[in-house]
Order: sequence, then C-alpha cells, then structure tokens
Amino acid sequence: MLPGHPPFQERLIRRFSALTALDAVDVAQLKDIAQRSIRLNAGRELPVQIQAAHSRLLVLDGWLARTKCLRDGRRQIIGFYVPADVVELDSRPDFPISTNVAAVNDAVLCPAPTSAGLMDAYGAAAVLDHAFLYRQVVRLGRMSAFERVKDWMLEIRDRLGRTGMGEPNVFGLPITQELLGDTLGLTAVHVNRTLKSLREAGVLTWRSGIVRFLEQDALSTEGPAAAARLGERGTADRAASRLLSI
Amino acid sequence: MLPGHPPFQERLIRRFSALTALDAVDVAQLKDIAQRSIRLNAGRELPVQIQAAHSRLLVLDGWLARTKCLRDGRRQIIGFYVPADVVELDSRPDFPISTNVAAVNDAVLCPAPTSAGLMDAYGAAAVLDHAFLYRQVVRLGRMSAFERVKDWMLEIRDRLGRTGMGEPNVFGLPITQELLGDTLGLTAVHVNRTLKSLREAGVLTWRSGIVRFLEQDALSTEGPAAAARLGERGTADRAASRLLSI
DNA sequence: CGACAAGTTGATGTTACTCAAAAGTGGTGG
DNA sequence: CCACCACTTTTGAGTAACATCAACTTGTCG
Repeated sequence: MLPGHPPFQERLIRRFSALTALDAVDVAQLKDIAQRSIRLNAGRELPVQIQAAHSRLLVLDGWLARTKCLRDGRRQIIGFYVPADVVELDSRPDFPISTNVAAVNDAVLCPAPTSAGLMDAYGAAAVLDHAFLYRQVVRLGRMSAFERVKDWMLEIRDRLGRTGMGEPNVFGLPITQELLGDTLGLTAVHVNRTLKSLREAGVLTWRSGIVRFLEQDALSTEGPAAAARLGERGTADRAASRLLSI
Repeated sequence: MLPGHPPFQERLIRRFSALTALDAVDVAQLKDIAQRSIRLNAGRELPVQIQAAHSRLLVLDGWLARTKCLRDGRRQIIGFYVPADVVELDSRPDFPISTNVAAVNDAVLCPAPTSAGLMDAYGAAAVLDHAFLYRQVVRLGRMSAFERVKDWMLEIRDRLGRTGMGEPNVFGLPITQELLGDTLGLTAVHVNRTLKSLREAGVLTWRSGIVRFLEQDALSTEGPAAAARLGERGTADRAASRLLSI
C-alpha cells in the first residue's frame, strides 16, 4: 500500500457509504474481510475455480483489468477495477463474448460480504459501472486520441478520489502506456505521443507513475446540455442540431 | 409489422422462454400487455416522465437507440434495442455520463410485467446486454471498419433471429448508413465504402433494408481459444503470446 | 413530377499505425 | 557498487486507414 492511501477497510467504507446508508452490521462485515483475502500476482488471470465459487469479489488492493484478446493477438482492455471496486462474475460460457479478468499488478481481493446494506451498495456500484461502460463506448467511438486520454484520466482520477486515493489533481497510476493503449484503442507509441501533446498543452503530466492535472478547469470533456431528435438535421449546421445532454 | 414476423407476444414468449422457464402466469402477463402500450414516433426521445414512471420497458415493435451526443455535435450510438429487448431505465442525473433513448423508427413499448418468471428473464437479459456492451467496446477499440460492420451485422442477425425475425442469413435492417456509422465510430461515407468492400468480398449485401449473408462460414470474427497472462510477452512473437479465449 | 433524404463516388487531408532504433528505468547477481 | 538484463519510454520516418469536402445518383413519398 502506498503512503497516503487509507487502509482498504476505510476505502471500502468510504466508497459504499457514498452509495447507500450502511448500518453497523455492514461496517462490521467490511472490517472483517481481510482474513478471507485472495491474492493474485501481477499478470495472473482470475482462476476459473474462483470465478465459479464466487459471484462477486471486492478489490482490496491493486488494479485488475477485464480483457478480451482476439485470436490474432489484438487485445482490448474493457475496463479496470481499482481498489474498492466490485467485480461481478456472472458471465456464462455460452456468451456472445467471453472476457477475462487479470491482475495488472499484485492484487488482493475477497468474496463480497452479503449484508443487506452492502447488497444495496453493490447494486448502486453496478449501475455506476454500467455508466462507465457507456462512457468507454463514447470515448472509443467518437473521441480523438487526445480526448480519449484526457477523459480517461479524469475518470480514473474521480474513481480513485472517491476512496481517498490521491489528492484532487494528483494520483498514482500503476499501469504501462501499452495497457493504456489497449484500453483506449491506440498503440503504445501513439499513447506516448498523445501524452507528450497533453503535457505540451498544459493538461497533465504523468511521470514515474504519478499523474498531475495542471488545469484548474479540468472538469470534463463534455459540456452544456442541448436537445435534438434522432435523425433530425439542420439545413445549415448539421452538427449543432444533434446536441444532447452531457 | 413486416410479413414473416411473428406477432410481438410470440416474440416475447420465444425470447424469454430461451432465457428462463416461464409458467402460465408469466405467459398470461406477456399476452396481456398490448393495451398498456407506449407509442414513440421515429426520431423522438423517450419522454422524461416515462423514464421516471417506469424502471423497465419492453420493446414490442420498432428499433430504439441509446445515444450520447457531445456538445460539438458528434454522436455515439451506444447500442440498439430491437423488438423483445428490455430497456432498463435506472440511470440517475448525477451520473458519470448521461445518455438518451430515442426511437429509430416508429416504436411501441410497454411497461415490463413483473411476474417472478419474467423478473428472472429480465435479469438474464440484462446480463446478456452487458456482454453485448463488452462486444461493442472490443469492436470500437480493436477492429477495423470492415470487421466492425461484419461483426455488428452478425450480432444483429443473431439478436433478431432469436425472436424469429428473419431467416438464418437474411434479416430486415431498418436504419440508415449514418446511424450505423454513429454506432461503429465511423462516418457515413466510410460505412458506405466498407459495405461496398463487404459486398465485393462476398460477405454480405444490404439493399433496400434487407441484409443477406453470403458466406456459409459467417459464424464469428473471433476464433479458437488460447491462453496468456496480462503483460506476458514472447521473445519471438509478441502477438501470439497474448491470445485469450473467444 | 418534384422535393428531399439517403446512398454513392472521387479527390484530398489528417489521424493514427508500423517499423525501427535509441535512451531511460528498475531489478538482480557478481 | 557495478554490469547486465528485460522492460518501458521516447523519437523519427514512412504508410495505411479513415475523415472531409464536394459532387452526383438513386430511392421514396407526397
């Protein structure tokens, strides 16, 4: 655990308290999870027997990634799991797509306790994760490399921040540029060049595992709301007629 | 309703029966939904009051799209809802991203009945939809335009096929090339060129709203399973060392 | 038929990829 | 402590894929 990071129990309590009201039983369960921990070394996939034995795991420490590799070696990282995230393991073998969960660095997980308040929190966390998946689709489908990296960094900053990891505009990012490329649909080389241009544009720096946002207006790549109908099209400015809310 | 398509009650029963065992009550509820139907004209967004009043809707007829528009007018279609799909409406205003649901063509929906068996089916459908979202991420992040269009067509063929819409390799596709471009992160012009190359490659044709797959091996753009660890890398062939299951 | 949306094609521009190599980083053992 | 190794980051040069801009054609519906 890095200095400046709260212990994992505190991170879990902080995060789930923000999602739902926890009672004494919920908190007691969270404080009691360390002994059932599952360790996963960097690069290792979550073993099948673990996935079969549990439907839901909590991330206590380390980062994990949900990945999909095509048979020619191309890899897509669908998303990362950071400390205090909930890993849902309900996938079936007969799926339209099968993915894997692997540890990005040495990670510690545990079976998710099942008290009522915590179950509520898992539900809320699942809905949030779903929204992040939407955001990932928008990043990949309609953003430039520059925007993708910036938007992803903002997302991770916020996700780490809500468990007390990192200051408002500084956080530790324990992944390689290649992994970021596989997340954002870019090559590692292009990620590197994009980081350079983000640095030169005064947006952020990322050195020796620490990301610093330099702008004060580093809030969002999105903007104010507007409204339009699907398929509607202005005769003059087509783009302007399609706006929707952020 | 196009000729050759089963009525919507039959489509719903067919689809949900494949997801879970339905009893007489479930079937009766499905047969009784027509009178509560919600009509949505092509291009119209799902009204806020409908989203507030219901947590889940069933698509009886027509296609809908979940969209996200950036403030400069770029639009991403996150996914489509086709007849017999379940639209979950649990998003909150304070989300990391806000999306809209709009009708692609004249559509009919209804509030989802809540018998026990159907609730099971909705859960299974939600898990499936989640997997399709993963697939969308992989398409956008790591596939060429050619592969994206082909893979998406296969997905839609399968999704329509399981409710009896369309023959094994022929189905109606009631959208424009521009909408497909907004789905696959491409311009309408490039979608058009890609369709031409798919035609010339003997993969599929799409004329006057009908898609026909021409290959008999049109099963999947993915392939056999392999195994690797995140971050592992062969000294000789890096790509080959990263394979994972389909 | 006329009007408008959708599809098609060509020419050109830009973004990101590929291949290649050098320089930096961290760990490990002599 | 240093040498070595593997990995990662960085930069350059050339290329491929996709976007953009601008016509023109086809289809659809009144």
